[in-house]
Amino acid sequence: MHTPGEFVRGQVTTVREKVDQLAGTVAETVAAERSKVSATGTQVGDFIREQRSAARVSLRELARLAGVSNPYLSQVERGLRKPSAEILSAIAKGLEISAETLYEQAGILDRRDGHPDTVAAIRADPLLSERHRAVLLELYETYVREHAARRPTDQTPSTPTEGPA
Amino acid sequence: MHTPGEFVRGQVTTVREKVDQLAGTVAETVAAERSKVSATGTQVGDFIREQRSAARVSLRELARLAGVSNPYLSQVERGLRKPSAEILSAIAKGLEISAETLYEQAGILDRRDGHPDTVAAIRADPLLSERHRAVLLELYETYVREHAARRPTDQTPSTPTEGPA
DNA sequence: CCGAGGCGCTTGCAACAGCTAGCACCCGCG
DNA sequence: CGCGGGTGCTAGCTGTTGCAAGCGCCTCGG
Repeated sequence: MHTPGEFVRGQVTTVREKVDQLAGTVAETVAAERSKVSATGTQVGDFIREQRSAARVSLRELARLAGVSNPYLSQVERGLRKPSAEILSAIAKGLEISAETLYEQAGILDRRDGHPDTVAAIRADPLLSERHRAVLLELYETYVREHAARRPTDQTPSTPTEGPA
Repeated sequence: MHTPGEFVRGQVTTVREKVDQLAGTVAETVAAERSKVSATGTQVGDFIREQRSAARVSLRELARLAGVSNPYLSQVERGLRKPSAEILSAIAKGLEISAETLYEQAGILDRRDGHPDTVAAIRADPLLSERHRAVLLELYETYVREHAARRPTDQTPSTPTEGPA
């Protein structure tokens, strides 16, 4: 719906904006929750494009893989369109990533860990032996610590906790 | 931090003290909640309605809690409309169930599609430097290949995806 | 007896998701 | 130079989402 948080992020600049009139107090709080949620997912398109170029796949190719049209995928990547969950799922399949990852990026799934889900992904990966899993986790932790030490001002990117209203 | 159950209960009980204790089917409905029927073909609407009546919340009340209109929720529950992920998420919040559960019911989240998002997670992880990212990906690929070689019964997964060459 | 107010549902409408067709730009090849 | 083919983006359309009004039903309370 017309969440106020969307234009707060300002990236989209759609031609029209609309002021919501909320009746009930309960509805207000809920709407606030929702706006926060959708604000988190401002950059799904960026994430998709990132993943796509990282995988060296052309826009048209991914569109075909995901079963969507190329123009639409283009618009999705640039944030002009807000893809439905189905489309998101299809895109995730095309990118060979889990739908959950995309949903988290889209802000419609709360992150279950403070950690980026790399750890969860490694833990859940059935293609790894226990030993290898352990090695990867260990290595990952080391890298993260190193990175954090290098940039102590870095904050966790999830839950920006912005309060527009 | 997340809205606890007392919120909904409070709302419900304050508005509706006169909610008569119906004949003891309550325990059964609660049990139904726990069972969480795993039929994938189940309509989301049915599931939502199930959960709603189990929580003894009226359609309008849930609509208010979820921040959607009551007619729309009605149509969703009867399967006439296919709610978007945002709405689904909002409804899940209103029902105090996890969004994942609803997504599964909606068929837009495959039951734990395991491995593929490890690569994406590593690629997307903001806590890694590019070099470390490359190392992890390389190592992961190696491990996966090794694992696959050890178990030839496994049908070839989509390992050759990224090919950082 | 009848208005107030709860319930769920049906009806029309605004907005948007997503597609098909076509554009502009860049390459390699004859 | 011209042409086929690659990239991504713009324009116009259709179907659906999601909402505001309004209906019929039932229960209170005056």
